[in-house]
Amino acid sequence: MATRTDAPTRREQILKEAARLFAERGFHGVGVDEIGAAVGISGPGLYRHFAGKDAMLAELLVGISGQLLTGGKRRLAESAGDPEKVLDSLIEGHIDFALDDRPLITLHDRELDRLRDSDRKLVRQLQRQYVEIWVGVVREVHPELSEPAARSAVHSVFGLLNSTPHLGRAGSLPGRGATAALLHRMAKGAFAAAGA
Amino acid sequence: MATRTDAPTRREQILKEAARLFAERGFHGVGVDEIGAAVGISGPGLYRHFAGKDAMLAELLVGISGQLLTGGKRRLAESAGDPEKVLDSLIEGHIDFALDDRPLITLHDRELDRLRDSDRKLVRQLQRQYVEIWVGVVREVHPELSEPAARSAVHSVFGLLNSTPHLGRAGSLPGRGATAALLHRMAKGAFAAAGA
DNA sequence: TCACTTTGTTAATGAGCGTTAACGCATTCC
DNA sequence: GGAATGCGTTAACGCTCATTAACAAAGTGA
Repeated sequence: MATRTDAPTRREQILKEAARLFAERGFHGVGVDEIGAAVGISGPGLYRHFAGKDAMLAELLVGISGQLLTGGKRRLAESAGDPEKVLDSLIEGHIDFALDDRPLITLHDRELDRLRDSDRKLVRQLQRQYVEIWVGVVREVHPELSEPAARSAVHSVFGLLNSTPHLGRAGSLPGRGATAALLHRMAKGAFAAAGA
Repeated sequence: MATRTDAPTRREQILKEAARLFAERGFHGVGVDEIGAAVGISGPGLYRHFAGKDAMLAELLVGISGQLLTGGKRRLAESAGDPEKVLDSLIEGHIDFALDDRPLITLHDRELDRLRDSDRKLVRQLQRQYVEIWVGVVREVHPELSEPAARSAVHSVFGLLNSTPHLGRAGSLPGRGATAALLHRMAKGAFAAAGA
């Protein structure tokens, strides 16, 4: 795991702030001037780094989907042959993502329709592949589940894990570790109960 | 249960179409002309029925929260004394809502920030009461859960149940009954697993 | 019949906002 | 030193869109 120590590039600053603002108030609810102000420059100054507002959203969503998929593939390979372990690893990875990048997880299922056709197709394809990894693993752990049932179950567990933005900003949470553990148990319990 | 047989009023038509459009493309992504067109009148014609676009969203969100809370209270009273039964009833009611009114369930946690302060406070208060009903019942069924843990668990199960908009529009679903049953099992499994 | 309300219409207004133009100023690189 | 490039700025353009104005027509009721 390569940890970054160098300062974030301007592009990265912009993406981070844009993600936060988009998640808070929606893509259409945020102006370019606001995004610029969040990184200390003017609105039009953003156009030195991105082709437009759409391009920021596109890069964010493609990036998220790609990261999730890449992580999923890696975890699948790492624990190949032990489905239980793979499933635990997938759940853990998704929880880390949901807890550490709440704005992104929010965007991920909220602003997809604002993308150009080609970008949206790409994101959908990445999402689909990610889902299919989960479906395959879930069916190995719970063979009694039909494929459609498993797919529904996976989407529902995503809903469960992606609920982190609703979990009270800071104070009310019983600590990151405890929350992660709770979500993990619930996800496993939900899958187990899915097979009747 | 009073079933309506009379034709929907114009106001109701507008609210229904507005809900669908807002859910599809976001509050800011929909113009008043579109909403008008969806019910066969012009955009400005809407102003005979609502004070503005904001008022439509407000009425939708307050209505949803109110319905959920009312239903929750009723179910709590109906099966008072039998927490297991109350929890089943709450889950069933929420699933019915999530399956029958997908656009509303989408709006419910997506567009809350677009409301005027007073409306947002009202909606938040209704939501909070609804959550508290669930938290109380869940802690009766699973006394080993601390209150914060139970509250997190409830929010997460809402995320699970509210995942219905992601569950493939029509063809891929294994039928409404089967989907409802699956969601119900998963919700119960998640709660059970929440208490370690 | 005649006023009044209800429910529409189209045209105009005015604000917001994404984007582009035109320009300035360091830094870098022959 | 001087051209090129990177990264900002402010001003202006043009479009979208919520809202309002002004007007019309159909029902309703005394």
